[in-house]
Amino acid sequence: MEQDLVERVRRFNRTVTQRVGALDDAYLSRGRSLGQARLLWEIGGEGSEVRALRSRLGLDSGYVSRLLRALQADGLVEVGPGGTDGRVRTARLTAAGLAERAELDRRSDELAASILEPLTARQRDRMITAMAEVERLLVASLVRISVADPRQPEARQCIRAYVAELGQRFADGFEPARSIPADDADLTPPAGLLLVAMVHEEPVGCVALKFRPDSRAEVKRMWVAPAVRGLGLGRRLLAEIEARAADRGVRTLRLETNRTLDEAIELYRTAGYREVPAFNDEPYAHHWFEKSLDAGATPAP
Amino acid sequence: MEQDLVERVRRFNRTVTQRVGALDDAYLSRGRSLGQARLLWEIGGEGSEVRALRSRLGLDSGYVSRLLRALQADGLVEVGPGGTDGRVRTARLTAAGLAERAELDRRSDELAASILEPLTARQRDRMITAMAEVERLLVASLVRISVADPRQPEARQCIRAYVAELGQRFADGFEPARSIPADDADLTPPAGLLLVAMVHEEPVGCVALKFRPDSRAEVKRMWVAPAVRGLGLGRRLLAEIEARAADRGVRTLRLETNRTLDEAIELYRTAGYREVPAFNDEPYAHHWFEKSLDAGATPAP
DNA sequence: TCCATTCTCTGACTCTAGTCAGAGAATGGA
DNA sequence: TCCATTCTCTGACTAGAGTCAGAGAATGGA
Repeated sequence: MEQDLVERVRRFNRTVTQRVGALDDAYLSRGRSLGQARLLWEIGGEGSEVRALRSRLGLDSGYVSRLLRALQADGLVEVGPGGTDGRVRTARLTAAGLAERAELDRRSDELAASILEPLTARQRDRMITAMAEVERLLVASLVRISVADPRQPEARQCIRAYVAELGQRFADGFEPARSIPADDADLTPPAGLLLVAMVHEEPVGCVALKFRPDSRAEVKRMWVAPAVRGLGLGRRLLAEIEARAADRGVRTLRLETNRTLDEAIELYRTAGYREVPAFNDEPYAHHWFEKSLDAGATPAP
Repeated sequence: MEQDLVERVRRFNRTVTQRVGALDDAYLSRGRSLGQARLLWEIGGEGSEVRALRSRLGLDSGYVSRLLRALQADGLVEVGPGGTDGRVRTARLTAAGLAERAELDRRSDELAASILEPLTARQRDRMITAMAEVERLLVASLVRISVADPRQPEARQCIRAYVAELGQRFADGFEPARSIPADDADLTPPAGLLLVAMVHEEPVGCVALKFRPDSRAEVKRMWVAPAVRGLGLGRRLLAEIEARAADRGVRTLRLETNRTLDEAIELYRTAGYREVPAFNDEPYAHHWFEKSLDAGATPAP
């Protein structure tokens, strides 16, 4: 990586943390500790289970308990029995707690506004545009792709979103039962492989491989969350799964797709897949593609 | 301010602090506390006076002393007598300290690179461009303009930079002694007024006013640091000084300028100044401008 | 019904990041 | 020469942010 790019990023980090650090301190400036403020925020308007708070904030159970006790003493929070499970307790904001939270929100807004306030209208527009760009690309750089068990909740979430989207986009809906199946076992090694892309703790994309005899495999379940489209994630997933396939000795990749999925079709074409005659009778497919991994294979990123 | 803009800024802040916060933790990940690491960094390759460290980091003297003791115990720092003043002590990095500092630097580089690494070349370019834009505009929004005493060091620094720049740009140099004088007294109330623009602790621009009889005043010493040009700071300084002039009952502003100062001339024209015949015999001036503050005056920002 | 597990809470710690007061040496202007 | 000031350092203290171990209640599968 060129040093001047790195230098640029470090300068950006310095300036931004200085400016945005001041924003974070806003949470403090209320005689309340940062821990308490974060918890107050995280409980939210609806209340929240204590264990959920613990896992969302990544805090020790003893610590959370103590923070809740402090907020309770200030009359901002009530901790009571939750739902059906008698062990789980639920924290809820009192009226005073809600007011306090709204105040934190207001201050946060105010300080965000104070960044824009000294700028002219044109500068504001440019700032917002540039911020959105940085944020999108940061998200792109935060994506981590890894092998997942199709039974994991994140994997389930992806597959569900994938099916839902096909249902919306296909002219006459999508009924998984009518399609050639790719069930959990098919996507679990050694029969197949599922990759899930995560950003923060959210699954944002997936792709699967189903190994066939004869050094062949089929690409299935290519999906990218709407929020992160246009960031090249589809291409990264495809490159990653191709690399994994090559590692497993696969020499030919095949896939079929529906005519409504323009971005996917474009992706396959530009990634070196060529259209071939139908090699199966998938009822939802209109195009069949194939790519040889022997020569000119996309190297792993 | 529209709520969606504010929302945008807050989202940006969240994403960036999450990502960049991880960068800051890199300083920690060495079994050294953040305070120690910051100090190690601040001492620098050349060594530094303890009192300078204290003021640059804004820390309590006792605290700095203790941090230095800890670094000394680890063999990273030596604290010894400084220069002529026997009270002042100077901290210097040992070989081990320099190595440690280089390691922090390397890690910081590495983590900055890790942001760019997952991106394609085109995405990197866009990221760098957007980061530079956000940073520039953040700097613009950090600028604070206030009245300064011309004897203050920040004011001196501005005036010196102003004179130096004229010396470079004017065809045959600039000798303040030959110019119509505007000394400290002229720029101090009630005779005049000096505004200095600061960002962080750095002076980045100035403008002055010299009151005349007859509800008139002259604008002098308009200067903007090269690093922050193109951010509209000149216009802000001008608007601010006009507002101050109006408050003091000034009805007509006048100024003269040199033909090499294109941006300034353009600024004056677009800010409503119209060229008038020479009203003084300033040897370095080629253009004389005037603006009435009675009607259509630029409102204070 | 039993027993391992889960969830919450308390008590006893630790580490970091400070603040505050004051002592002692050096300095500099009256 | 004196005395207020400056600079550094030490001791004593505080608050925040957490960690760790274990107790007690509730749960759920064998």
